[in-house]
Amino acid sequence: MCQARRMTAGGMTAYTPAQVVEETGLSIDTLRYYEKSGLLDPVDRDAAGRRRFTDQHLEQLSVARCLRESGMPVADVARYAELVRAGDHTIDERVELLREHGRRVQAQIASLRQQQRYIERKVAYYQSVRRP
Amino acid sequence: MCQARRMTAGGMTAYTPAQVVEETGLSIDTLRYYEKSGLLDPVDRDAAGRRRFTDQHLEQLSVARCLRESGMPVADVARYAELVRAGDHTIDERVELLREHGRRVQAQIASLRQQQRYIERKVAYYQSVRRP
DNA sequence: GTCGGAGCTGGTGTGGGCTCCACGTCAACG
DNA sequence: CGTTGACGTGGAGCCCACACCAGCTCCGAC
Repeated sequence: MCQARRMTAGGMTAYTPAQVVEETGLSIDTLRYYEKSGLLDPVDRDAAGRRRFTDQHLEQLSVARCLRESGMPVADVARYAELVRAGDHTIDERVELLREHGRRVQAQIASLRQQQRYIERKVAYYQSVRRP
Repeated sequence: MCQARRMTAGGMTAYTPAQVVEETGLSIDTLRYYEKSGLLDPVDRDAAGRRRFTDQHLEQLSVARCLRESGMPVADVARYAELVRAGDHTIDERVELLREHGRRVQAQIASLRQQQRYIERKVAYYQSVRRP
């Protein structure tokens, strides 16, 4: 998880929903939801109307998954995706967005650490009063 | 936050809802919700039916807050409180519960760290391609 | 007394992020 | 061909942890 995707060097760059589910671990419903929410570039369909995802999409999903798992709201991930689509002149804004999120993640880590110490102290206390 | 409460040494050990709100930072609705959900020992009422919280309750709320903030579901916190009420013979079970939660917290921290590194890499990348 | 404000109960609403459902279509298999 | 199974769409439902509300009671200050 949270790995930069190795791009497929060769040819076949279209994936069925099932393949994407397999690859990303996201459910198909989530995939559709993400598409509708603008986390993905438009996904085009084959003759029968079925989605054909590209390597691009997999990359976007990998970013999205990382941001989501670290607690960024879907709307913000969508905003980020939108910035990417908008072109290079949004790079500063993207950096700002990521940095701010990074700060929140940092704070969350710090908070969790404190909570963990508290838990450890509690456990230690119980150990000390445990009947022999 | 996440601090073991200093017990009031002296006498007055009854708190109004407002005082508890003040002390814990929880909303009164949350307080009621926690009471109903069994995170607290029964709270008794004064003649007029108003809650009188004790130091006990404040202590429980401090634990509850820590567990909640580190992501433990309300139901599990209630389970823990129930074990405490059940007496000393549940200490092993409490330790087990806390340890397991501790492991989850640990995992969450690790995951967040990875995500943060990912974000940092992304930022660094953007820095490197920024137009001069 | 009367008024403001804190509390009470019981019930309903909210928001985010999925998740499930009904129903329809199409391609492929045997 | 018929059936199966993957997908499609639109919309409803769900879960959690509160937040909010109506309508009432009580206490203390003025």
